[in-house]
Order: sequence, then C-alpha cells, then structure tokens
Amino acid sequence: MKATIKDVAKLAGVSIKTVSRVINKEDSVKPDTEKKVQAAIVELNYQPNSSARNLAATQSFAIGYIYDNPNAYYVIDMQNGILKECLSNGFELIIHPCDASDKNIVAEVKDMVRRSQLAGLVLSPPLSEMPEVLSALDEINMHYVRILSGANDKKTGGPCVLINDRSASEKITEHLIKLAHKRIAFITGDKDHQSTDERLQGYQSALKKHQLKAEKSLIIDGRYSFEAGVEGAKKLLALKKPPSAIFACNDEIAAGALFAARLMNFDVPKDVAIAGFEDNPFSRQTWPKLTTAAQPTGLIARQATSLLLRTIKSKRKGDKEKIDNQYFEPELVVRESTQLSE
Amino acid sequence: MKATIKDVAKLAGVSIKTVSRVINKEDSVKPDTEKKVQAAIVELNYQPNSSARNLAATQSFAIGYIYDNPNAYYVIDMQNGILKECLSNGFELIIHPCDASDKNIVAEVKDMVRRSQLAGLVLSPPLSEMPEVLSALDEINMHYVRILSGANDKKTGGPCVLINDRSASEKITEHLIKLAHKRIAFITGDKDHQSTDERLQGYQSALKKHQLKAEKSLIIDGRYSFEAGVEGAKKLLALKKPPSAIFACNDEIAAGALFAARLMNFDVPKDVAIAGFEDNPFSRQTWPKLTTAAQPTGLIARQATSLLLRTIKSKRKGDKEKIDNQYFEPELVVRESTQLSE
DNA sequence: TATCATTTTGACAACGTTGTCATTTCGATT
DNA sequence: AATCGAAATGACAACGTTGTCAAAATGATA
Repeated sequence: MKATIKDVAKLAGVSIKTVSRVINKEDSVKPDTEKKVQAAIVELNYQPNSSARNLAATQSFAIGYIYDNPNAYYVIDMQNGILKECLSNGFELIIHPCDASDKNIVAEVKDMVRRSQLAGLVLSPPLSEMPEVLSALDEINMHYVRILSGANDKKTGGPCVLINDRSASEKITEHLIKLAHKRIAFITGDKDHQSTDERLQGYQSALKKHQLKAEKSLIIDGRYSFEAGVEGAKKLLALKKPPSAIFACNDEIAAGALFAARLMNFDVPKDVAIAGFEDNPFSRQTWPKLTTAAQPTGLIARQATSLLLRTIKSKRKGDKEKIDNQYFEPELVVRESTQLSE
Repeated sequence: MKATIKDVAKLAGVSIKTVSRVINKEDSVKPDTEKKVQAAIVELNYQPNSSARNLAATQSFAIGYIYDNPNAYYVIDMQNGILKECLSNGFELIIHPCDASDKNIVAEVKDMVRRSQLAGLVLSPPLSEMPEVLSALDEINMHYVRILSGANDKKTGGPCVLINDRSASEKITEHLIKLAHKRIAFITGDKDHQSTDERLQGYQSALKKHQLKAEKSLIIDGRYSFEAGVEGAKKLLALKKPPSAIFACNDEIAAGALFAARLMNFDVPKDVAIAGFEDNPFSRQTWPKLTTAAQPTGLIARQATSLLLRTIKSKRKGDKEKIDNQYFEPELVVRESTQLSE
C-alpha cells in the first residue's frame, strides 16, 4: 500500500506537521529531526500526494505552459526544459495548446488558469508578446514568466528571459558581409512578432555599420513559413539585379528560399547565399545545410521556469527578493548554405 | 471568489452530493433536478476542483502520456489529440518524456505512475512495443492503451490502436512498381521497432505479388534518422547496378537519401525515385517533395485516449463491456520524389 | 388506501495534506 | 536556579470533493 505522511511521521517518531515541514523545506526544523524524517521518507519510498497538497495549500503546486507555436521542435524543447525544472521542485506542469490568433484567447487563458488552479504560467512567443494576455493575467494577479526577443527589459509585470535576437542577427549579417556580399536581402517573419522586428533591426544596423545601403526592394514581407520563403525568394531572384545573399527570418523561411533557388536554377551558395535563424533540426537536413543562429531552447526554458518558481515562492513567503531577468544570445552556426567547406 | 460545489448546491436547492452526481454523470438523477443543477453550474461558472476530486475519489482523473520519440511533430500531434479527448471528459494529462533505451525505464515508468497517481497511460512506439514495460504495468494493474504498428491484434492486456503499416507499405511499393521500377531498394528503420518489420514485410509482399526478385543487396539496415538515410543511400547508389528507386522506412531516412542522391549527382526522380513514410511536415519542404504515406496522428491519439477512458470508466463501474481495438490505414501521398507532376 | 420495491436524494465521514495557533524545548541572561 | 525570548514541535481544523449508507419520495400493486 502507498505510504502516507502519517506513516512517515510514525516511523520517524515526529508529528505529521514536522514531516510536512521537511517536505516543504521550511527552515524551522532541527537538522537532527530532518535527518530522521528524510530517512523515514526514503525507507517507505514516500511520495507526497499532490492532490492533497494542492487542496490543503492556499496556493497550488502546478504551473502551466501555454503554447501556440507552429514549430514542434521548439515546443518540445521548451516543454522538456520546463518539466525538468518542475520535477526537481515538486511542481507539476499542465500544458495547454492554443491559437493565439483566436479572438477568445484571453478568455481561454483565464479559463485555463482557473480550471487548473495554476500557481504560474510560462509564456513563449507569440503569447508572451500579447499585451491583452499579459494585462488579463495581471488583473487576476497571476504570476508568469515571459520568454521573448529583445535586448532590454520592456517594463512589465513579471520576470523575463530575453533573447538577444538583434545581436545574433547582426552576427549573421556581418558573416555575409565578410564573405563580400554587397546586396543582402531580408525576408521577414510575421509582422506582429517581436522577433521579426529584432532580427530586421539587427540586419539593418549591421548594414549601416559597414556602410552598405539598405535597399527597400531587398526587404520582403513574409511570414514564418516555408511557403513565404518560397514566394519571397522567387520575387528576389526574379529581380533584374537579384541579391547575392538572402537572410531569412527563420529556418523555415530559409528552407523555402532554398527551394525557390533550386526551382530557378540558382546554385546555393555560389549564385546566392542563404541564411536562416533558430537552428531548427532540419537546418542540418537541407541541401545545402543552412547557416543559422542557434539558441539553447531547453536551457532557456529551464531558466525561465526557475525564475517563475522563485517568484512564486518568494511571493508566498512575502519576501521582497528582487528577481532578475535573464539574457541569452544565440550563436552563429556557419554551414554550407553561405560558405562551402573546404 | 471561486464557486464551490456548496454554492451550486445552495443555488440549485439540492444537496452537495446531488451536484456531485450531476458532475460525474451518474444516472440516478431526475432530469428535472439535473436541469436545475446544470443551470446553477452555468450561472456560477463553476469548475470542479480537480485536486479535491482526485483526493476524495478512489481513482484519479489523470492519465499520462509517456513518450520517447525523436520526431517532435509526432509527439505534438499525439499530445494535442490526447489533450482534446481528456478535456472533454474531465480528465487531466500528465506528460513524461523518457529514454526508452535507458536500463531503468521500467522503474521510471512505475515511479511516474505512482507519483502522479494516474488512472491510465497512453503508450506510443517504441514504448508500446516493450514487453518489459507492459508486464510491469500489468503487474501493478495499471490501465493502458497502446498505439502500434500491426495488422492484427497481438494478445495483450489492454486495448490497442493498430496502424496497418504493412498495407500502406505495399501501396507505396506498388506505386513504384507501377512506375516501371524493377529494382527497388529498401532502407530499414531501427531493428527493434515493430514498424520496421511491418514496413519491410509490406515491401517484400508487394514485390512478390508482382513477381519481382527481392535482392538482398538492395535491403539496407538503417535507423530512423537522417544520417542513416545518407549512409544507406550512398551505399546503394555506389553499387555497380544501383536501384532505380529507394523506399525509405520513414521520411527522415528519405530526406537523408535525397541528400545523398544530390551529393552523388543522381537526379530525383529521373535517375532514382525516393519515397518515405509518415508524412512528416518536412516531407513537403524537401526538393523534390517526398512521396510518402500519411496517417492522421491527432485522430489516432484521440481515439486511443477515448478507448483508454472508456476502459477506465467501465472497470470502475464493474461493467464487463468489451472494448474493441481500432484500426487505421495510412494513405499513399504521391509527390515529386517519385513522379514528376505535369 | 395500504404496502412494498425502486428510484432519488441527503447527512456525514473519509481522502492526505497545509495553515493556525498553542505548547514545549532550548539556550542565554539575570 | 529562575526567568525570558526564540526556536522547534504538535494538535486540530480546514481544503472541496466522493463513498457509504440511511432516509425520503415515487410508482406499482394489492
């Protein structure tokens, strides 16, 4: 039969409440007592009943991850990272797929938070960038951590993990410039995603830094999709003076560009160099393999979750601990789509 | 403030227990009473507290999805499908990534089931095919539903959703045969995955049916990975008499084969046709696009979950309802990697 | 109308934790 | 040794549901 806290208490010769204190890492337990309790826990292979915990405790031990991201690899990496951090802190994860473009998204999020009695929320783009979602969460006083593109802290409720897409974008652009490209085109992602802005700005600032003209006609409005990449690249390569390099806002677009280049008989990278962003696994499986910028999604997820849990715990204790934002910078990964290896 | 069952009871003018009965769809409630209760539930926007439910009820209202599958798209589709079915039945989903090749996998699964007090488990390949996992679950009397490749019911504990990979594999092979290919090669997936067997058998039986010789040298041992596809296809295309078509055990392998063909200056599909399996999203993003077999993963997941929940509920009531297995057959999707569109 | 079986309802004790507050123990200070 | 304050522990009532079993309402039958 499954051991309860009562059994542990009896075996350790202490009260139920003391065991509870040990489980919750409260600090007013003598080291001696704690050792006894821990031993009993191990001996009985005791696992706290999370339902009972959630019921009795004022706040719950579950956080949520709401995602709307067409990139399955990203979601899985995020999810696994969050889960790891949850597990080592005695929290549970409730996942919830959603459609950010749905008009009822705010109600949906609120509903989910209520139904699952969450203690907090991990938000990734595009949800982490939607003011209406954020203010709804602020209204009901829900903790959340946001993962988003941006170099500096926009003022908001909760803590953030910021990905410096702009700087990484500069790196990619400079890599192309170093390869002597003068006419570098850019295909954007969804207009309302902050990452699109950041990456575009990085591209533009790199051009400026190296005194290259940013031609309007070389910037194509796209979306984060393969098809947008195909279309965008087709337009670019059909120009009277086509660009010698295309920097796509993410790998999917870049894969589309690769496809279009092939279609129009442009050799990559000889006739046109192509670079992506995100280091999606398939960026290693295209021909040629894609130059891109890599971010450690799993790690980012873990750190974000850690931030969130710390916020929750500190609020519970009434601490005024300042939780600092975290910063990440994607790294340049050079592959054959821009530079043939020798 | 959040409404409790007590508030609903008061508003509806009945006892708490009656409300509980309505929530749990027990049958001994008068239609009149039920209507009143439902109205009160709606008016108060009442949501049952799942922790309290799980604590009080003998069995829990949570099921688990354990996955070890390198294909993120598959996992996400599965997960979303399971989640939908859970939501509409008042169940929660606990997800748990794992490594099926880990020696401690059985202990890990058991532990997870205990910790989260699950009512049941959804198993997809390769976990759904591991006897040691299944017997461990049988031992602790845990309900589960298995999703796996196979045409007919292997005797086992729980219900199954069976995917007829063999028949789909025959279809692909016959498609190649109809295109006048005589020497069709096959690159296998992981040896210990049932899907590898099934697909290989489908390939072989199609050859036989059309009186084609199954040359040993044209069957290459691979794994479910891009790299295995590259290597396998390299070997095949380096043969003195290379095959005119390659049928890869899944899309990732096929993408690798495509890569190798390009590397060795074989035009696809003119010099060599290539087909995959699974209809992974990226099979539409390769050059040329991959011919493959598509299965409705989300739907499969929902049906499997429905099967599981029915099993759980019927066992609870002591019913002896027979739960039937479900069958799916992937469909042939013809694209440019085997046949140029006109 | 009286009786009985059946259906429908309700009272109350679980379930396994945490929160609150009272009590005990301990060490330092007089 | 007596006193005090702080640290450590414990007793007991929550938390919001479901299970059990008894009570009330209903309908059928005599």
